[in-house]
Amino acid sequence: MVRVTITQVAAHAGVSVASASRALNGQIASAETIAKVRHAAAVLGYVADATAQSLQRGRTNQLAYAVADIGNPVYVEMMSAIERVVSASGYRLLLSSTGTTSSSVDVVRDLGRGYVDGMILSPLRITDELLTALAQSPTPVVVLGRLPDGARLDTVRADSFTAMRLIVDHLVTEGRRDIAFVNGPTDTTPGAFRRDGFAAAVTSHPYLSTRTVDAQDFTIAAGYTAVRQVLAGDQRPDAVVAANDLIAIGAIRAAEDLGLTIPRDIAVTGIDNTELAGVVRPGLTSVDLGAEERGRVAAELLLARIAEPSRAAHTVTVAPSLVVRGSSLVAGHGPKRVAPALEHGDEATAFGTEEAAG
Amino acid sequence: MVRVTITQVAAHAGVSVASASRALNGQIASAETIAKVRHAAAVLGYVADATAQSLQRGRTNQLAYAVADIGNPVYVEMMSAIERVVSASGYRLLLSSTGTTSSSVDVVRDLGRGYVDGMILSPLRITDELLTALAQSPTPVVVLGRLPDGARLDTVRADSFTAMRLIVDHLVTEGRRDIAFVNGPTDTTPGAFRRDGFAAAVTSHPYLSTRTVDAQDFTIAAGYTAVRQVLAGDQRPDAVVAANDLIAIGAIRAAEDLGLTIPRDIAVTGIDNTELAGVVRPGLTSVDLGAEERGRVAAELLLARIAEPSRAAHTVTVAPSLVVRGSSLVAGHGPKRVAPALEHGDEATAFGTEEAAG
DNA sequence: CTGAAAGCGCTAACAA
DNA sequence: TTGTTAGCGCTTTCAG
Repeated sequence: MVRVTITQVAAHAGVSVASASRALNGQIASAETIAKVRHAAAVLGYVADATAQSLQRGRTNQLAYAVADIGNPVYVEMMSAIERVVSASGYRLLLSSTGTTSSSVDVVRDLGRGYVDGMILSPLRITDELLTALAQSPTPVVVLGRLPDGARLDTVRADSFTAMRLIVDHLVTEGRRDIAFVNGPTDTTPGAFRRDGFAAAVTSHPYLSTRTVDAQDFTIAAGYTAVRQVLAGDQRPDAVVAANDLIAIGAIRAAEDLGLTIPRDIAVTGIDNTELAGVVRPGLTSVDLGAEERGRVAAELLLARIAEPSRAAHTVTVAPSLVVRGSSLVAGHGPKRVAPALEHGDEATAFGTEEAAG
Repeated sequence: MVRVTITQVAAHAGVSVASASRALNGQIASAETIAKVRHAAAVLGYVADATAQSLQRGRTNQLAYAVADIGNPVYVEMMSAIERVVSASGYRLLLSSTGTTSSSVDVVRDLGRGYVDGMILSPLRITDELLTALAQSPTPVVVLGRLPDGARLDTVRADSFTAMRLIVDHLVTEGRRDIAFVNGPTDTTPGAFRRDGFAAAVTSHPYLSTRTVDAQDFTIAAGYTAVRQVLAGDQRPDAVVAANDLIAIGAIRAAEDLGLTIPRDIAVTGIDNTELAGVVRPGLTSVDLGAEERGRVAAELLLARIAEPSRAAHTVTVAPSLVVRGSSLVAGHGPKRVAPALEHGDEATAFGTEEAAG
């Protein structure tokens, strides 16, 4: 299995390399040349070298998805959606983990090496340093998450404010009056926005009693610990609003271990509507932030920017939807979904908002 | 942000491109040259172009992981492990989905394009066509799964026979005597080996009553459907052995919907010991096939082969371990793990077997 | 329509 | 130690 080059194909076909290249790429060439070259290529088992093509054409046909914590089901869901769009467009997908060795900033800086034509970045924290790196990046980057106003970048974001409002309103409707909000770290983008979203949602219900605890991170274990702490207090809340499904599952465990029954003694809600939400018992009421859709849209924005580098920066906000399951109900209604209508995995949903700027 | 090349760095530093290259790559060069070149590179913001380096050096520093169904937690777990090893060795990881557009065979054939230095392949079905493509591949491939004897390829595999034996023995110990085996499609590699493994495991217990159903695929929905069918029969089994955790969760749902209590009326077991197993109630007894370890070992084998292409083909078998949770117990013991000792996520486990051949 | 030649950006001989 | 030169394999002017 020795590497066969276009030079050998050309020689075998009795034409120049230029003709061979043209014939192979569907450029202008006589029928006879095409036939000879095709034949030679087939006989020799020729396949064009991707690296050489990349160098010559100035593009790699590769895109990257950079995320801190692959392993979190939400990011996997996004990645699947991205992969689908990307491979359908003839690109290969590269996975860059930003968690361990390198930070988001490093990853963005490394883009200068030109190993991909574009990147989708899901940063945990958005720092000034990162924004600078993004602004200077020679390769287009689409950011999943909320950027400061004025950042001229393609962005796809969830709507944490609406999400929190949906949850709080629902709990109020179900008669809950004392809500503990278990957030993740507030120095992360999701943590910060869920904190603010919760605060905003609560203002509509001044009679509510609320408190907030920050879990160490967005995991089951951290959720468990945080909720044990909350439930150890004097006054037990009648609802726990968790910042994501993993924390929520930790909350369910903690409540169970204290002999509480969900939802009778305490309601629990999550965010992300991952597969886990449908698997635990009682089913976990959760807000679907449209991970699949966000991934798909991000990939589409990236492809559009590559096709037209000078186009205006777009920001797409994906509308959340509440999926009600047993963990938050008083009596045993079945699961239902609250506005806007959106089935999990549904492909045909409209964008919440799209604004072009810059 | 215009692309700056080594030529410009050399000019700025007042040396030749060769000297610039040597200085940048830690080759032999005078201290003064190094200083000048480093300075020039810093001033101009130079970063070497990855594609040009690849073309020249003849390697891409990229490895690929090809899998049909990313989204299945097991493959995500493997991918994380692979990513860790790969990025620690300075390689980038590419994700090739073989499910939708292209088959495993296409993916392997495409390796001829030279866009990666090696690949880890997790094929759902191993066909002669695939074996041929693998044998002819110019780039090394490590296969996750069981290959026919005589295939001179690096392989990492789980031990389905031991896995099934652990489960069946456990259920027998717990007093179960009528076992329904709910497999996935038997024309897939896992399906075929789990079928054979179950058959073998059962022979040690001739007094057992058993039956087998094949679910449509390895999903919760398919498991649910298959188990509804099983439980509709005249004689209800006292245990369901599912071919993976997803099918097992479908089984739990089906049993619950028929008003059965797990494990009192019926025991349920899974395979893979995914995160889901610890999250459902009752906890799902499951065999850990060492996904994390298999991924890690596969990556290590690949790196070893790239370093030494002519070395003998290795086959590593990872030992399974049974993780007992509530879904299979008669009385309420806590969770426990049966031989060999292996904690979920444990990094420091020995290989079950390693044989070198070829 | 075809071939010769240049060159993508880089590294590695080879001489000097 | 350094610079000159030759490619890596391919695509693309530019003459013919």
